[in-house]
Parts: sequence; structure tokens; C-alpha cells
Amino acid sequence: MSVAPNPLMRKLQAYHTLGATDIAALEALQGEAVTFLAGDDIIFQGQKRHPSFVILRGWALSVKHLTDGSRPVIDVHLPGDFLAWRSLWLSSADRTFQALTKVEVAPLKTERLLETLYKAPGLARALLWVGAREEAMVVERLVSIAKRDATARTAHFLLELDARTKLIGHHSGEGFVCPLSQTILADALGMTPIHLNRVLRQLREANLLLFRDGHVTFLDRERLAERTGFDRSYLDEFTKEPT
Amino acid sequence: MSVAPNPLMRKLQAYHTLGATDIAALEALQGEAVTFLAGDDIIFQGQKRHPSFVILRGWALSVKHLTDGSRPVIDVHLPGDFLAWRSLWLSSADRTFQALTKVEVAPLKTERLLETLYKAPGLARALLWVGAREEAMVVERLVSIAKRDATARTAHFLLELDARTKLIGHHSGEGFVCPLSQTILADALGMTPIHLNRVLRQLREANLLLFRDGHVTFLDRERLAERTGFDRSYLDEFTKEPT
DNA sequence: CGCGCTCTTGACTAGGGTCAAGTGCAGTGG
DNA sequence: CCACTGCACTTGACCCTAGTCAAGAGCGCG
Repeated sequence: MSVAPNPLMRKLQAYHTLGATDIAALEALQGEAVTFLAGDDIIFQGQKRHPSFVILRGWALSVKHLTDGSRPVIDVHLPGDFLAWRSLWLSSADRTFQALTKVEVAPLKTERLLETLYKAPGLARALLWVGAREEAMVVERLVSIAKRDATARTAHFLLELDARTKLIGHHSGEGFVCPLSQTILADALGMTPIHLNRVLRQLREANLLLFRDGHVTFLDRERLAERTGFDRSYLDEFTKEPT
Repeated sequence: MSVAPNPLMRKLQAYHTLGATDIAALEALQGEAVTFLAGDDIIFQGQKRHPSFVILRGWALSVKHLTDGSRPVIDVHLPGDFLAWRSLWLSSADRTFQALTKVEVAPLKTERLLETLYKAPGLARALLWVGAREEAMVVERLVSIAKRDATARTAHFLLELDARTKLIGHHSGEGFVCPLSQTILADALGMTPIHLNRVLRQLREANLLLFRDGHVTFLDRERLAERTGFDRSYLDEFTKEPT
């Protein structure tokens, strides 16, 4: 598996053509890289005037602290993803971002953001696209948890990660490296690790996919998509050229 | 119940002070009002180069068409809310927006958006806040469906609508006018209308809230929040002054 | 008057949660 | 080298929340 030198650039370029101005503006937005170890909090819920980052290497999670003490997983974040850029405009961070693996991130210099975007409209368009795509993913997960059963939900999420890792080049063709434990994956899918384990066994026994030793391997994407009602058009949003 | 003349302005001003430039820019963004009747599609899923609107009067829904033919409700939209502004940057609308009641909307003129925001930074800040707040609500609903039981979920959603209607002045102090049918509300909460009906009965018999004749009336917000594990700090995000 | 829609309630069922026990392995210290 | 601990994973048995099926009431409307 080859690792792209710059996942963010790769992701943006997969969809929009960036000019020299845009690329320079994007690079000027990023500060010096910082490293967090697995388990570290990168930004914590309630933090005021928190920074925002873009992930260079490694995976992160966002979790939400509830009053009952539980910490459900909201999302997973891959290289090339932004962390907490929305909540920059709230009074404080609305969730905690933590390193899932060792993670390298670059802080975003957002003081002159509006000016930067005005002067680099190609970059602006690409970033607005990223924002819209993120919302589409959250909405898709909402639908997934509300309407689909545990098996379809699991398959759907793993197929989404399949597309996301492809987009940044972290993909082998057969599958991808996935540092999520079953416990965390179950949490992100709104079910118990015990039940996820049963679902994964069924998928494995049906020769649809393997989730093992930190690798997800698809044995039959077609049948998987069909059996779990996976909506192809939803993935197209990620790759299709806009009008 | 009094209806504010301009719900959007009221919502933005509740949080940010807008200068004359910002207000002029906001008004210049809006085109001439259009009316849709209850049940009409305002923007449909898959529509390319779709418009975006701000709601002046009435309630709207966004629903997602799935391959199995079902149409789960993603969100409800109140006066002062934007419709489909995120998906402007995708190749097509990712969901259908439909009028729940008779709805009056103003189209947004987004051609010169970046320039407008650059020249009216106060407005930019307010709109970024709106976007962040919307994401926070979707995330909250995700958590709700994933982690909370039917009763807590219902109470949580109605308390959220309570806060939203207050913000735009569509509120009586005791409760608010709610044109949602039990069928639609159940759909938005990821449960069956039958079960929602049972939940509402329990809440009514416990003297916590009434949902009747298109009105939601809170009998005991304190006890409701406590019994259902409602997170107060989540609501603060909507009203607290930022740093 | 009858159709259709929302709401209501009851009886039954099943998907997935809870509880419990056990395996395998990596790290740590004796 | 071998306990010992902790964590991730696995599986079985049982149970409960919420879905499904069914029937009926109330009401607006052509």
C-alpha cells in the first residue's frame, strides 16, 4: 500500500482542479506539523478558542461526552480530513477529537480565512465541496442508524471507508488498513461490540468481507452492496465531476 | 403567538450584532419570495444546479429517497432556516426538500457569495455560526438515535424544537405550534408511529408534555430534561454569546 | 355517505441488548 | 522462563425494547 505524500491535496484534486494560487493559499493556511500519540485528546469538548487541524498522517476519532458518562463515537477522521473547523464559529468545541493511532496534524491559520478564500476561489470551491461532502456523510449515517439493520449498517459504513481510503490512496484494491477495534466500530455504528461481532461473523461466513488483524478485505463488493441495499448513487457524490 | 417579521434576522441577531453593511448584504442576497403549498417539492433529490432558499414563513422537511422506496425524514426546517445551501457545492441535491405547511421562501443569489462575505465579515461570521449550529444539531440527532431510547429521543427532539422556535419568536412560553404529524415526527426520530404514540402517551400520563392538535405544550421542562438525560450544555450552544 | 387520513390501543414477535464465561495475545515484572 | 494483568475478540443464553400486524375511532372532505 502506497501512502500519498499529501492526502488533502490528493482528495481536493480528485474533484477540483486547483491553480497555482489555490495551492499556494492552501499551503499558506497550514502551520507546522504537530504529533499526537494514540489515545491523546487533540481538541476536547468544551474547549474555547480551540485550534483546527488538518490530518497529515494517522486516524482520529470524534466522540461526544454525554451526561450519563458514555462517549459515543461520532465520526472517524482520515488523513486529509479537517478537525473541528465547523465549531471554530461556536463558542466552544462541541465534541472531543482524539488520536486513534499516532497522528500527525497541521494547525490551520484561520485568521485571514475569508480573505484567503476570496482571493483563491478555486480553493474556496474545493473546501465548500469538502464541507458539503462531510455533511452528506453524517446524513447518510443518520439514515443508516435510523433505517437500516445492523448488517446493512455495517456494510454501508465499511463501503464508505472503502471509498474514503481510495480517495486518498490508502487502499490496496482488495481493501484497506483499518485501525478501528470492533469496540470502536460498534460504537460508531450505534450497536454493541457483541452484536457487531456476530454481524462480522455472518459477513465472513457468507464470503462477503473480512475484518481481521486491522485489515478490511472485500470478497464480493457487488453481492455485499446488493444484499445490504447499498445505494450506489450516494458514493457517486464523492467522485462525480460537478457541473 | 406573535410571528416575527423576519425570522432569519432575528435568529442571527440573537447571537451576533450585524452592522448596516451586513444587513444590506443579507438583504441583497435574497431574491423575490415564492410560495409552495403543503406537500410540494421545493428541491428534489438529484436535481442539478438546484437553487437554495431561506424560509420566510411555514415549515419544511428534508427527506432522503432510499433504494428500497422508503423516504426517511432527515430534518425539519423552520422560518429563518436555509434550504440546500450545502449541496450547492455538490453535483446535485442529496435530498428532497418539501413543504410541510404552506411555505414562503426567498431564493438566495449565490453567484457573488464569496465577495459578499468578504465585504460583510459580520454576516460571514453569523452564517458560519448558522452552519456550525446546523451540524451540531445533526450530530446531536445522530447521538440521540444511536444512544438514547425512544422516550429520551422524543423529549430531546421536542426540547430542541422548543429552543429553535424560541429563537425565532414562534413560541408562547408554554410551548409552540407544531405542524408535524405523529407519522412524520416518528420518522424523523427513527421509530414507528405506533411506538411514538405509546411514548407520547407515557409522557402525557407522567404530566411532562402534551402533543395535541398541532401544539406541543411543556408541563414540566425540568423533570422532562432530568428524566430523559437531556444535556443542558447542548442547548447553550444556541444561545450563549461566543468569545 | 363513504373514502382516506391521523390517531389510538392491543397482541404478538424479533432484532439486538445484557449478562456471563472463556480464549488468545501483548506487555510487565518476578 | 513463567505468572499475572489487561484488552480485544468470541460465543452462548436470556430478555426487553420497539417493530409488525390488526382493528377500530374520530374527523375532514368530495
